[in-house]
Parts: sequence; C-alpha cells; structure tokens
Amino acid sequence: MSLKYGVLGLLKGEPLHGYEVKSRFEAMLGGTWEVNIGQIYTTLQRLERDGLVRPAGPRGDRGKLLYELSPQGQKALDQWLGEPDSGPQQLHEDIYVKLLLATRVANGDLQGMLARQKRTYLQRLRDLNRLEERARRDGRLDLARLVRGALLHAEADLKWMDELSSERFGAEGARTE
Amino acid sequence: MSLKYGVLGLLKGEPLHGYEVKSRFEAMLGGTWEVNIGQIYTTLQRLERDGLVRPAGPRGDRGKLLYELSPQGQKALDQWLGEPDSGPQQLHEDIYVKLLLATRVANGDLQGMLARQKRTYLQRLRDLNRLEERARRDGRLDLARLVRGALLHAEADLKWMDELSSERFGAEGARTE
DNA sequence: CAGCCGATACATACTCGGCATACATACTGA
DNA sequence: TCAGTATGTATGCCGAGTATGTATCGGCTG
Repeated sequence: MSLKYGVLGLLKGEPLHGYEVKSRFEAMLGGTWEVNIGQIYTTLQRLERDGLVRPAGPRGDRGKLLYELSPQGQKALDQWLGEPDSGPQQLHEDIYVKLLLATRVANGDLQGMLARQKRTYLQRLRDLNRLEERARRDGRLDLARLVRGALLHAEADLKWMDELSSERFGAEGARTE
Repeated sequence: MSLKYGVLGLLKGEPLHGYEVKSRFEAMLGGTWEVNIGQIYTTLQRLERDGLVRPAGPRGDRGKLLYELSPQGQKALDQWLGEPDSGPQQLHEDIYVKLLLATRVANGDLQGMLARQKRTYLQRLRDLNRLEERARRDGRLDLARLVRGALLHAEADLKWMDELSSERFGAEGARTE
C-alpha cells in the first residue's frame, strides 16, 4: 500500500538513493515484503514533484541520486504518523464478495468452500508462527509485534469460519430483487 | 478490490447492462460499498476483451448494452468461487509500516498513537454493531454474516492494541543498520 | 395543458496512483 | 569471462476517481 510514507520515514535522518531505500525498506519488514524496484523510483519522483523530498546534491557515483526529506515532507510524515490508521474499512474485500456470491450462486458447496478457507487460514497461522519465532530469534522484537497482529487476524478469520460452518444455511436474505 | 468477479457473479443467471450491475452490486452489499460507475464500465470492457462476457444482442433502448456471461466467464467464475481466498497476505498494510516507523522515529508518542488507534477501532466496532443490527432487521442474514467477520477483525485489532500498550517499549530490535 | 426543472438512468472519456515486467548498464567477485 | 548485484529508466495494466454528456420521467407552476 503506502510505500509513500515508508519512503518518507526511511529518508528521515539520512538521505538515501532509490536502491538503498528498497533494501532498507525490505530489511525493516524483515523480508516479508519484497518491494518492486520500479515502484520505488516512481514513488520518489512523485514525492519530489509534490515537494516532499528533494535531491541532496548532484548525481554521484554511477548515476546515484540521493534524496532527502524537505521540511514539508517532514511535516507530512509527522502528520501521517499522528493520525490513526483507518484500515481497509468496511466490507471491501474479496472474501466478502466471494461469500455473498457463494451463498446465492453455488449454494451447494458452501460447506466445502468454508472448509477450504479454514485450511488456508490454518496454513497462515503456521507460517506466521514460524515467522514470529524467527523474528524473536533475530532479536527483531518490533517485527514480532507486527506478526502478532497478523496472527490475531488469522485467528479471527478462523473463528469466523467456524461460526459460519456451524450455521445451517438457507437462501434466507440472499434475495435482492 | 475484485469487482471483476462480483460483476461475473451478478451476470450469472441474467444479462445486465452496466448501470444495473452497479445498482445490483451495491444492493448486494447492503449499501456498504458505493461503486464508482466508471469502474463498472471499464471492468465490463476488460471482461469483454478477455472473452469472459459478451454483449447479449444489439444496443437497446437508449444505448443500453446488455452483457451476458460467456462459457469461459462461467468457468472463470466457478474456479474463483472454488479456490480459497488468499486475503491480503503478509504484512503489506499501512498500520504495520506506521507502527514500525513510530517505534523508530517517534518513539516519544507511541503510547499516544496506540490510544488513538484504539479509539478508532472502538468506533468501528460501534459502527459495525449498528450495521449488523440493521442487516438483521432487514432480513439480510447474508449481510449480517459478513459484518460478523468484520466485527471479529475489529476485535482482534483492539486486542492487539491492548497487548502492545501493555508492553514496555524500548528501541530493542528496531535497528537495521 | 404547456413548459420547465430537477432527479435519475445510462454511458463515455480522462486522469492519477499502485504495481509489475522488462530492459539497460556498470561494477564486483569467483 | 561469467554470474550476480547495484542502480536506474521505460512501459503498460489495473483500480479508482472526476468530469461530462444525453435521454427520460415525475413533478410543479403559470
């Protein structure tokens, strides 16, 4: 999502060039997020266009161009950090649409779908647990905290699936016309 | 997110034109998702380009163009419904980046940030509860099920914030260089 | 009733940001 | 010299929003 502020945050403190922004960002996320390199550069260009970052000096070594935070960039970053994250609000996610369509279209195999979904979440739980363990082993407590959040989400999803699959489904409420 | 399959699913059974796809979609989501009209048409064009839908007859009334599902579209829809949703996997969300940056940049006001975030989630809980109640009153049990999922997520987020704010934070593990 | 007016049904075009692929080039170490 | 990595640019798709345009319909007013 918002590479934009990630980049701003990394630039706070020391100027970096594009490629290094990429590696710092990925390191910060503990390897859980491989950023596309092209995206970094377009993001930097847009940030420059909007006056939030600026080149710190002329191009160096092999075309390397250091960027630094402008005062406005500083301000924008602080503001973003200061306001709460609204998250992907509401029901704008694939799983919701899939559930709705499954009840009205594939009424037959809804239980199967729930079971598959459940298996998916279980797998995620396992992955996240391994990730958390690794983060702690590496002394990356900050990362472990993030993973903890993701774990809670996966557990919530699992619980949801359990609730759903213990309901008896009918076509109730699935009509819209 | 994936309007694409939402559109396919709505087209299953009866041909519709763009504007009506929009209203059906929004009705299906119980008014929690106002779709952009332009997006519907571009989505339909792309689906036609990819052979998943096709015009059902010539343009009618006032330029109205009915679309219907092609056999391939049918197949694509069934496949999508059959596979589990992978969800926004990993830690690619704003809140994670924000937390990381907050610990390493704004170490001072992390507790404040957590508190604000908690308030945001509480508000969401209230909103979702109202929404669920309304859905049940309207006999939209399918919708209520979705809202239940969103509620569980919000609760998980809240729990996460509680865990975090009862930790004592240091700069441990926040270094990457 | 004529005529106008605002709402809504219906569609297109344009723009921007996110994200991915592909490509180019220089350096560096085996 | 060959593989890999550091570093950057160009290009294109898709999601999503804004703006615009036309036809119809249900009024309200003179």
